[in-house]
Amino acid sequence: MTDTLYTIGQMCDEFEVTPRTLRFYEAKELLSPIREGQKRLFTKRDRARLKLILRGKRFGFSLEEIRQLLNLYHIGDQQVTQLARTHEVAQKHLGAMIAKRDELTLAISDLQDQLKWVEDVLANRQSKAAAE
Amino acid sequence: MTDTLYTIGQMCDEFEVTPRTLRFYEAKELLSPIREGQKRLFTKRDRARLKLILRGKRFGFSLEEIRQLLNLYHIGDQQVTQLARTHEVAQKHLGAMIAKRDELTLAISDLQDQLKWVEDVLANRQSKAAAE
DNA sequence: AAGAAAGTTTACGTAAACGTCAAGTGGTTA
DNA sequence: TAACCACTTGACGTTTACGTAAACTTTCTT
Repeated sequence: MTDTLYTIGQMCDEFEVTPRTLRFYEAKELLSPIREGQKRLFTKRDRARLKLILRGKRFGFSLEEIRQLLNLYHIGDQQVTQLARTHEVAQKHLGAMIAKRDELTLAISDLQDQLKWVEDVLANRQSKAAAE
Repeated sequence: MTDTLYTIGQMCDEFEVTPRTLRFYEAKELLSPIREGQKRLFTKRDRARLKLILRGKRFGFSLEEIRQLLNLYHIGDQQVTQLARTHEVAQKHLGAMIAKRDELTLAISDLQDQLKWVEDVLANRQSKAAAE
């Protein structure tokens, strides 16, 4: 086990977030850095979780939704009696993400069509201008 | 041209939003329903835009980002001199969306792996229980 | 004509996700 | 030891995206 620990400043530099953000996530129980006296020290686990948090945010999930998802990635913590519930939540999220990707694919096609349109108009303007 | 018009109530039923939401979007200049006296009447154009707004929201875009994107879909309004700029903005957004989809695909794989793990644990518990 | 239904503006309230001071602690470098 | 970091805990401020309540007009229904 590499037990490298990170200060709040190092974390901020790496992940491009502010200290306020990390403390906020801790208050919301998304992260749980250990303490050395007053200071927070972030572990490998915190870093993995933060990656997932930021990823989740980019997809429009709320912090509360993310908090539930996070448990999936640290099953060691869970009681076996809650695994079934965890599994259910996971599948729901998976479905949502797949749906989201499909819709995103569609949106991309739409936008590409629009782009073609714009390019055609621009091309026509060019050839017209050349003809004069 | 089908010039079907819709009241605010009809729009709300169809798109599952509240009147407040539609008025808010109008205030933010995302929609521009015409008026019959006091009342708003929503056109085909508004409906198309609303679809795009709601889609954008699902992907975590802010209303302000969406407002910029929306112009891409109503090029008729634009001046030709601004088309090039529009084209540039469009490509930027397209790139972002494609990146987002790729990352989402990756996130889906990750989650699927985790699910397998959970399923394995659950299966083991079953076989163990059966053995006793 | 009376009331219910649907729509309107105005205005204040709210939850989420932080930003921004203020005031203090703990090491360390000049 | 003085000053300077990096870090800490409050506590209040801010933006986004609406919710909600009040007071009113217009339209439909009975």
